[in-house]
Amino acid sequence: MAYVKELLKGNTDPLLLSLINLRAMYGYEIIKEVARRSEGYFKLNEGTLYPALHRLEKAGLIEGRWQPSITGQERRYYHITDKGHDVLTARRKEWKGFARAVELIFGV
Amino acid sequence: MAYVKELLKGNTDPLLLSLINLRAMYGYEIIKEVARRSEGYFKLNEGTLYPALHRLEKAGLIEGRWQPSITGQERRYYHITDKGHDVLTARRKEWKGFARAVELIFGV
DNA sequence: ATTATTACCTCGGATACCGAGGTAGAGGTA
DNA sequence: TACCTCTACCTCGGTATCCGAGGTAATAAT
Repeated sequence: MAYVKELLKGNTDPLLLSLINLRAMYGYEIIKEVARRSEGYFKLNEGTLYPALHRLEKAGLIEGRWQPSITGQERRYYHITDKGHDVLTARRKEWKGFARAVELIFGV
Repeated sequence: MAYVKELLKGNTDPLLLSLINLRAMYGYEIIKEVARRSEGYFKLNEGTLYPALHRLEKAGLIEGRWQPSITGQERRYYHITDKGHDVLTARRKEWKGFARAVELIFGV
C-alpha cells in the first residue's frame, strides 16, 4: 500500500547493503531474497532496486562485476566494499536510534 | 543528517497523529513536543510540519480550531477525529510490522 | 513457434522533506 | 519611540525517492 511505500524511503539502501554484506548478490536475486527474508513483507520493485544499486555503486559502497551464470546468462554481482561495510554499521546503529525515537513518541 | 531526513519520510504523519491523540495541540507546540519526547532525536522543520498538518486535516484525520491563547494570540489547535484515531491504530500496527521486517533483514 | 522466466535497464509522475523566505502580534529594553 | 526577540502561522522551490510502465535480450518450456 501507499503507506509502506513511504516507510521504505530511506531504508532501501541499508537493506540492500545488509544483504550484499552477507554475500555477493545480483539484482534479480536481491528482490527475491528481500521478500524471503522479510517473510513477504517487502516486495521491492525493479524501478526501485536498480536505481538504488547504481546509487550505492556510485557512492562507492558496493561494486558490481559481470559474471556469467551456469546457463550462460550474464549477471551483475554486487560486492560490498570496505566503505560500504562501514556505512552499513553506521546505518544499523542509526536505525536503532530512529526506531527508539519513534517508539518513544508512539509510547509503545 | 541527511539520512535521518530520509528515515522520517512516511513517519511524520503517524508521529503527529500520535501526539495529537494525547491532547489537542498547535503546530508550534508540536515541534517542541516531538523534540522533547524523542529526547532531541527529531527536530521537525516548519516546512515539514505545517504542510503535514494540512495534509492530515484534508484527509479528515485531524480537525483544526482557532483559539486565542492567554496572551490573545491566535493558535490553531488540532484535535484528532474518529477516523484519525482509527488510522493511528492501523499505523502503529503497520510500524511494528515494518520494524520487524527491517530487523529480519538486518539480522538484529 | 510461442510463451514464460530470468535479468537487466530507463523514464516520468507523484509525493515528501527541508531551507529560506514572508507576515504579524506580544513583550522587553534602551 | 524604536528595536529586537520570541511566538505562531504560512508558502515556495529544490532535491530525492518510490513506483508503474515500458523496453531489451537471453534461456527454458510447451
